[in-house]
Amino acid sequence: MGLLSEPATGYELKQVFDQTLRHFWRAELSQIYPCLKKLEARGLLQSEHQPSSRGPARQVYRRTAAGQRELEVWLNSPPDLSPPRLSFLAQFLHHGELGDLTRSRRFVLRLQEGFENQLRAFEALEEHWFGSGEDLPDDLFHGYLSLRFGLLRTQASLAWCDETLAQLDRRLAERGARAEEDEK
Amino acid sequence: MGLLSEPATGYELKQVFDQTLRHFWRAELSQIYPCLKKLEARGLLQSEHQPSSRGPARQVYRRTAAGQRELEVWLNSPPDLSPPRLSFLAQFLHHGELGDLTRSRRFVLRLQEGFENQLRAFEALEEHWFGSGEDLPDDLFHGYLSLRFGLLRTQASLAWCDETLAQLDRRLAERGARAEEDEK
DNA sequence: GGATTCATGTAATCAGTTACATGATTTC
DNA sequence: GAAATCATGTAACTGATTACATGAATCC
Repeated sequence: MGLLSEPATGYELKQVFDQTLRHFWRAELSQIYPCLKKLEARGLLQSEHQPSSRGPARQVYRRTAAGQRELEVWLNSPPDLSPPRLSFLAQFLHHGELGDLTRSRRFVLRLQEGFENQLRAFEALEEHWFGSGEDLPDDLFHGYLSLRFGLLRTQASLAWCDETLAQLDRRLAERGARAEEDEK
Repeated sequence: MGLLSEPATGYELKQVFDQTLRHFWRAELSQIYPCLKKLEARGLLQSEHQPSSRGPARQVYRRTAAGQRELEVWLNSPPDLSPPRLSFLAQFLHHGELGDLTRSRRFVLRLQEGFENQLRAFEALEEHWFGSGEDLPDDLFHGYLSLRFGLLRTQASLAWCDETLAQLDRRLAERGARAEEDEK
């Protein structure tokens, strides 16, 4: 609903998800199309069949007055902060079972790589949409701040990787030292 | 599977979720029980019916050798970094539609409150399980680092709240100033 | 002629939540 | 006697993913 500030087709919404929201929301076409129909059936959206000059006909959706009201109700509702499941953290948590810290080390290196890619993607988005971040027009203001959220969190994740690698290396060094002593 | 390093009942697993994993994974009993049965049907777990001295009989599950192997395969599989959906960010992103920054401000204050509660919960857990964080026994090491992850991310979220409130206030001040000028 | 993009959808399946249902034991 | 805790589950529903299916227009 939020994305339909301008009328759009399901296909176009998908592109918005892929190009600008992918750091905190993704959606497949197979979810978008049925969802749009459902919202139309509830009277929150209204669609129009438009034959297109190039390519197949497009189904263009726009909000109804009722849809606008529902959206505003949602925007004013309290935020849900229940933490999402992080499977990689669950994996890491049980890495103790493997009894081999070098595995954990490799795992964290992969995480680090992933977070660095995310960070670069954020920076590219920031560059593309917002430049320096100063004097933003109203319609970009919230988008910029949402991006900042992702950026700060990813930086924190990278800081964790550094901290964790340091701790792992310290443990591994202690092990190594103890093993050498045992040999004597 | 990961939680069954020691044999346990579904009820006990639920308590682990609630008491120590709630910052990145939650599960309801109505999910846990069928899941345990499914894993047993797949031969990854094995259960034993134990009449209990106090209260109803308990169904105690333990990993089988096959279950142990599957677990290790999962632990060694690459991390999934696809970002989870954050509904509160989606809300904030579209707050521009409301045309009233004081609403956004109130929203961010609520977020801040929520994150502060999270932070306090983390600190309580840290205190309870790990004390200073120095010289941890092997079985607490990964748990401690997982907690650190949540802590660092929540701190980053709070930093975002501060930054965002400052930006909102700056905008609101500019608006106010401009409105006053218009009055003259 | 072949690949890519535009454009729409359905079906099967999986994961997870909410609500419902039961009942013993312990604590106050 | 009432409330809380221990203990197990089922049913209905919702949300989301994967795979399947179709077909025109454009670009190389």
